[in-house]
Amino acid sequence: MRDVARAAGVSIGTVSKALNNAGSLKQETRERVTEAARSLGFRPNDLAQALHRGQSFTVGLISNDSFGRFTMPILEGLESVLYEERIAVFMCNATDDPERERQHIEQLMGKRVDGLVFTARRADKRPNLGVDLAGLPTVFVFSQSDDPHSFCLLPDDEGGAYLGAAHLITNGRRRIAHVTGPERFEAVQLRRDGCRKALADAGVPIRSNWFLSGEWSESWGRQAVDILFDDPDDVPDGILAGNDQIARGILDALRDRGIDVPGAVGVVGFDNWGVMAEAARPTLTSIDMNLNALGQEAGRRILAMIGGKRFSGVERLPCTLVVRESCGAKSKTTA
Amino acid sequence: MRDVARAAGVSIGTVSKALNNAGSLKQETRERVTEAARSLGFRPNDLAQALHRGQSFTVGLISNDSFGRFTMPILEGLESVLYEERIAVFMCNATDDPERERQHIEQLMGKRVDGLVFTARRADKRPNLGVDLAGLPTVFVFSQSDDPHSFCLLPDDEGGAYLGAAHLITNGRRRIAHVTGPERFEAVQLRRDGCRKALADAGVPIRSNWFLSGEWSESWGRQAVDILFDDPDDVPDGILAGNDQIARGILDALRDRGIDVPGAVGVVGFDNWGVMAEAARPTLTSIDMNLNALGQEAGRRILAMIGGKRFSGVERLPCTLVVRESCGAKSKTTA
DNA sequence: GTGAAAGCGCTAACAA
DNA sequence: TTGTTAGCGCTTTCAC
Repeated sequence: MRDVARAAGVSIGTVSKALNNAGSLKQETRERVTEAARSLGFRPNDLAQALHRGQSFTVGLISNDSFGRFTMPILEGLESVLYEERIAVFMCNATDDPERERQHIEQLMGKRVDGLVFTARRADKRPNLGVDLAGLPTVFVFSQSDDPHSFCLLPDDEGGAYLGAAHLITNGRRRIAHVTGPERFEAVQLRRDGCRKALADAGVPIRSNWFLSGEWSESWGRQAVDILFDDPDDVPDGILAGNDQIARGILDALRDRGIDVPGAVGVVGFDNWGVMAEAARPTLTSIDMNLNALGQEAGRRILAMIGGKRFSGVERLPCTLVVRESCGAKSKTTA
Repeated sequence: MRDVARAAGVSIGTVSKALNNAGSLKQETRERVTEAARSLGFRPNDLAQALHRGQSFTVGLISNDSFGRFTMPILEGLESVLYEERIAVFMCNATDDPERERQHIEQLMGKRVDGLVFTARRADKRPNLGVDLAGLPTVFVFSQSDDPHSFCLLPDDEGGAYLGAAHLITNGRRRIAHVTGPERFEAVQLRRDGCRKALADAGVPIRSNWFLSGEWSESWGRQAVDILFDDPDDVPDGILAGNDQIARGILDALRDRGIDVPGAVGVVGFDNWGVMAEAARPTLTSIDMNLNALGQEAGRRILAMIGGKRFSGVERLPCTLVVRESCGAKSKTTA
């Protein structure tokens, strides 16, 4: 900066004003300074600026998902929104270790981040680590905190499952099963509730023995088919899966049994995981949690919080139905 | 810091020394300061420190993979290594847009990152954007630069494919096919070379019409089986797939045809993509590119470069064979 | 063994 | 309209 001032023949304060489009300066001076800066390849030092202004233009993202499949779209959405405001994102992997998480938070606070975003493998409660965040803007995405004062952004699992079940019903299915993941996940419970509700609202009978809970795997999906289709006289004609892997397993097992999809049975997945859904035979209709949008919203909220706003409680963003072939409906996307 | 100095009844310089275990201080003073800092919840400001020292303890990672499946393990490895040295990682998504990439670099340089890591969807050449990195430590992981002076870290695709083909041969296969992705990928060519070499080294005949190039998809894998098994009197007994999706497609198609795997045909995949390989029937033996290790190595190199070392050229890290059921061998992992 | 002070690069308030 | 200057919070050299 000193060099630029010298080259442009002005004071150092003037350079600052010129480069920040601040204060009042003669147009000619402004240009002269800008030109000098450019030709010297001058790049202002954000650290110094941050030190002075007390704002670092950085945000930390702490994940315990080891940066998995769910974290990525969230990060992507978050980054894209923050980038527009010239804020950069620190990525930290806490690998489910509370101590490591604490250290990461310490490190980020040392770096004077303007905000903190927490995310996780699954949207389950996360114990409050005794770190004093000192009023630092914080949002939990796809993740929840113990602390009722904190702000959590989640997909509307219940609504998503409702959409999926309703889609099955719309396409003429009346004997609907639900094959999902481990009971301990809140998402499992919410999705089941959504499914039940859709059936109830449509006057479709609910068969409790067709609501199966297992693992988030293809192999569980296959097993579930063995259970559901054990008695050939009493089989479902529509299945809502708890995720796309389960759905894929279901599809494969039905295929093995020579059961036509979507002819005899309609299947809907959850997650809308591209590679999985597109490669399935038939291609899989699925519920999209819109994680990218969730990440974007997290970004907007953090920005608002940095601007002084406060949020708390849990907010849920809508899921979307992505129609492919496994239900026999015309292909489209609906909310 | 001023507050700590006051509380401990010492000068501000003494606080700095005490907290950094630097200089020579009476043990008692050191403790008194440390205690005061703790009780005041004092956290040193890294920005000020960085400003003074000219080192920010940050590194930028620029991806054009939209943070996809390959970026994640790399990021994970990188972050874990850098974290040990108290260096935090900025994540930037360039989404294949050179202009955006340039802006990200500008932003990161403004933040005075100590190093830059580039990564990409696939290990293909990346044009040099005309940004002057001013000698900033830079490494390309799973990605290459035009500039011969730059340093690139890649998986040994050729060696990996060699491993896979050799494994087929070891397990008694002599009629080996290779089904891979689009010709334009360097990885496709390297893997094919590796496959060829393994066959040649073992004196196994190479059937050019069994070397098939298509897409990186399950559906292409299925199609390829239709081609390879068209003439029932002349079919392969071992297939090396270019990636796990293709392998999965192959497995499904063979299953549909009632061809036993690994009995009649052995299949080896590439990528060792957990969800894909584990869910396959039979589970898929695959080549692992060890991307996490690649990320770790990138971290170590960046650290060395920050320490003054220079590297250039292309280095390739070995792939690993992960044995599951699709080849009929006992389960194990070998380099 | 400890304190004082200069300075990292920048901004903002105040003078000129 | 422009220059001067006092810090932002820290490290480090040099006195004491």
